[in-house]
Amino acid sequence: MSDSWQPLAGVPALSGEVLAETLDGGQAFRWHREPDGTWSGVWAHLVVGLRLDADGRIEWSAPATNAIATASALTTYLGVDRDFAALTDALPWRSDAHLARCLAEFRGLRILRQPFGETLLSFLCSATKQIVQIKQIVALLAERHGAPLLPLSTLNPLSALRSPPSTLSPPPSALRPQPLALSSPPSASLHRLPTWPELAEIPEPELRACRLGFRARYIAETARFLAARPGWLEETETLPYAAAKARLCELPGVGEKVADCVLLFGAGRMEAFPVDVWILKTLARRYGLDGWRPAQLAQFGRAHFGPLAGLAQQYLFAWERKHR
DNA sequence: TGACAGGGGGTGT
DNA sequence: ACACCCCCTGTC
Repeated sequence: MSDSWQPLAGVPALSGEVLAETLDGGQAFRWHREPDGTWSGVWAHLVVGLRLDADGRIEWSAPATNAIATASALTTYLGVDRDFAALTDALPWRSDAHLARCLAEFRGLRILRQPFGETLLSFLCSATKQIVQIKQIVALLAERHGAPLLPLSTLNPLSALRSPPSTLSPPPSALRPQPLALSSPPSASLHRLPTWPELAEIPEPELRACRLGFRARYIAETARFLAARPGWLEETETLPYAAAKARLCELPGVGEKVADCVLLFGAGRMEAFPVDVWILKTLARRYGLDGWRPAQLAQFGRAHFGPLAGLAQQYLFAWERKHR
């Protein structure tokens, strides 16, 4: 059983910065950069390593037991079947100088296609939280309440992917028995995120203990809502954008912004145009839309950027974060 | 080193 | 508009 790296055909070359922005720029919260620069990530029941070769092409690795399933799942996850170069070319960059600048700076940026339910869970955790904090919450949820993914075997080929992150983090303090807990101890196994049926069984205080704060109630209530309606989530994923968004907004803790994130990053709906504080700043500063309300900005986004507004949004978002 | 404010990628009332 | 809950971060 060897942990071999394989080229991923079908994705154009990209820079390390753009790969980082794609995996760890606010779409997904379970990617971790190893000291050697490779990325390890978990979604559904899969653990995957990603890195770039000298030409900027993606290479991947996975435990031999999962290799075949991973190859297929990775195609979906990274949208390998979607021609992002053509999609970005269809955006109105010819008449929008700022968009043109964003596209050029983050060439190769992709929208992920994550599992729908996991995306919903992730973004229910996200309200007024920064990426670092969201990643911590999600890690705790998985560690404490998600099914283990891999045997504890020390021969596990991915053990190298999980080496403790570098020396930047201070040693645990005796006064804080649970510092950050971002890196799992060497003997721990990886866990998947709890499913919605599993979440429905978790008492709210235990959710709160995962640093969720007031978001714990949203998750508990959403879990109960979904448990009472089998098939509701799966059906929602198949509905047209507007109908799917309206349904998601019925869930406690899901407003327009979260619904749009779930549809964009968890269902491939490029019409979705999440308006968060970064987009608010960008549209105010670069597009002169100071004082507009989020709902108005979302309307502007769809009108100005068209049916792929969500893709444009991700470029604007990346640019604003970098140049804040 | 260790406290102490400030504010955070929203939602609901 | 403001509370919600709590933790990361910068600062002294």
